[in-house]
Amino acid sequence: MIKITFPDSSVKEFEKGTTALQIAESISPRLAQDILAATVNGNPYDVTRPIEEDATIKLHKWEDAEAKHAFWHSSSHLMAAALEQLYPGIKFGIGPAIETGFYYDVDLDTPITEGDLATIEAKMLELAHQGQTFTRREVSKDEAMATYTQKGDQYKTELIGDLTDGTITFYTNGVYTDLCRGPHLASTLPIKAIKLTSVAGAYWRGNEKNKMLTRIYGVTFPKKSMLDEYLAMVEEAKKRDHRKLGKELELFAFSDKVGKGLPLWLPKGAALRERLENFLKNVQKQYGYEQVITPHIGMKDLYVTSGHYAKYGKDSFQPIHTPDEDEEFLLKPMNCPHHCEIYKIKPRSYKDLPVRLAEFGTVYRYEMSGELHGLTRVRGFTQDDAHLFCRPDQLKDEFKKVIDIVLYIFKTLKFDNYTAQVSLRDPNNKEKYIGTDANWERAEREIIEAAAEKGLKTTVELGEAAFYGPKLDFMVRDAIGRQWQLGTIQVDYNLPERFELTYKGADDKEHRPVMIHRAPFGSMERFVAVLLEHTAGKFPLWLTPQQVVVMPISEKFNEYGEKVVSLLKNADIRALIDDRNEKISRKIRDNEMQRVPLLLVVGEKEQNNGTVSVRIQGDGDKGAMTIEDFTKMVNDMVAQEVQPINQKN
RNA sequence: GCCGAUGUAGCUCAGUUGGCCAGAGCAGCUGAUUUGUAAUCAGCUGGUCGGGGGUUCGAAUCCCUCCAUCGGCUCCA
Repeated sequence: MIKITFPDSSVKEFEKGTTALQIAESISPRLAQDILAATVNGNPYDVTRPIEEDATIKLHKWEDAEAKHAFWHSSSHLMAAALEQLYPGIKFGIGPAIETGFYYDVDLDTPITEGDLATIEAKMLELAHQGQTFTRREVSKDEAMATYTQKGDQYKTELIGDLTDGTITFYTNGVYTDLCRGPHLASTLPIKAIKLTSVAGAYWRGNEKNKMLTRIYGVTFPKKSMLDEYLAMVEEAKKRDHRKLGKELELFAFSDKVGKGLPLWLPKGAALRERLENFLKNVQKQYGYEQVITPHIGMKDLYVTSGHYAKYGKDSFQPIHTPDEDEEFLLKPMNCPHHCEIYKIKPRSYKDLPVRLAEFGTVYRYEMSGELHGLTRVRGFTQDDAHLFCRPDQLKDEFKKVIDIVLYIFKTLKFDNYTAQVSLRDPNNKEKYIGTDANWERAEREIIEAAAEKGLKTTVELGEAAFYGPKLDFMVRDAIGRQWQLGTIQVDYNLPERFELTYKGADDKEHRPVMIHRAPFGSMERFVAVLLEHTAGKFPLWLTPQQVVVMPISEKFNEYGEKVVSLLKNADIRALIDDRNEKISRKIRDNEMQRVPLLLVVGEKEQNNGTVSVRIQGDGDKGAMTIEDFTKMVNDMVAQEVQPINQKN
């Protein structure tokens, strides 16, 4: 007999060799039907695999990530089984479960296109209905290797070759056998709804130099209704895609003639962006930042000095040459070197530090064409950049103040779903980075401490650091779940070295300052994109390009409407009149769709009483109030949205 | 850059297996209407069907090529 401990700490005895499924069965047969995965002693474990010794166990239903993982991983094997039948000779790369769904990378001579997906889905459903069981078999490395060598499968043999010792397992469903760590579902029966979502190319093992395989993405569910729900959700998310909203709301555009990846900010978008910039400038002023302005180009040598040219020269636009002297300039790919030169403009004392130089600096980077994406990945963009030059003893404190600014921005804009990521260097690949070990270790430690002291929950990623220093990034997800980096704070011991930046210490000796690069928004482009998706275009009142539209009932009341608009403008409220010769219901519809937050209806009643009838976007008629009361209401709403930053420290 | 897909009016989209001067709704313009809380009516304008080349008696439709966009991969100072 073996002792099984459950999550509620209760313990039961079972025959040796009992499976998780049998345990579930013993509790209730109904429960057993819902159990898709198990965790035994903290490790994922097949529900049909005998348990041989005392263990703790967790049984997972669909709601648990572990269950979804087993479900989707099994689905990828199911797809592989279907593919093998439909395309004899097909070779398989890897086929994991992902956050939502699964994929499999395959290699075959005839290309699979999206038109083929329905056929594969049908085959998968057919196989799923057969209730193929997943059977696990432990094999030796030699046997595993022999199996795939015989098939002439270079992909699986390569994978096996890389496996270190330990147990190698094969899983078989139907006639399909795959090298796999598991665990899997008991059978394919629970897979009731299947949707293959897309085909894409993917390099074998993620390396650009390798062959490109065909990646087939899919998602499966235990119920048809869940699939429908999921697809509806995806459709809904597409409606808040910033590219769609940006076009509808006339915020930004692209032009083939200007060039791909080079956004054109339209009047409304520019107004929105300007407001965001002013908001941040105002905060930065309170934190002792000084605004600077630097040119859009710089001598190539500037970037050779900074080390950027060696590292990213190939990702910059080709140098610009002057016609006579043949001097070489680069379109500015980052602002830091310019700011270093500003620091050097005069001798600095330890009493002057930190020097905080801020600039909304537009930079240009050559991104490969396939990487461009709306406003989130562009070739020309404006960073809300600043460089803090500080004494080593000030570093941590300055770092924490930057975290305060980032968190203040996120709070004001109600970004609550961000994650914070500490990016450190890859300890196995130190030669990829410049700077000394001692500096790296100190910077990494101070970032981690600062984040912890600010109460941030962070994930740590090795190998994600910039080449000159570790960083703390704030990430958010877009409408369809893709993750983007917004705010970034980076420590840099290296540029001060390369530019030979110094300050005179109290000891009358020259010392090296430390630099912090930081951009709380990341870039204006990306931030506006994410803000658009976050708000579905319903910007907060303080930001929105058009706060109020006054809509006269008929042309007879246009004059009164104009009067209302001018009174509101005097009170610093962004108001326009909609004096088109249209019915009021039409004006309401159009302005609601343009996401104008406050709509004012004015007609005979209002004109006689000196009032306006208020509608709040998406929330209908709020009744009449005097213009003074309305003005106060708007100002109160804005004040509520933008609370002053709380400066401690 | 790589794999796959897409490209028809300012926008959203129809255009059967190649066949009459390429269509609709919205937007725009003109006129009528003077309106009370999510689309008033009528008329008109607008497209070398992404660009170029080819096949054909004939191409939006088939082929080649370039460009842009979309989904991924890779990359992201």
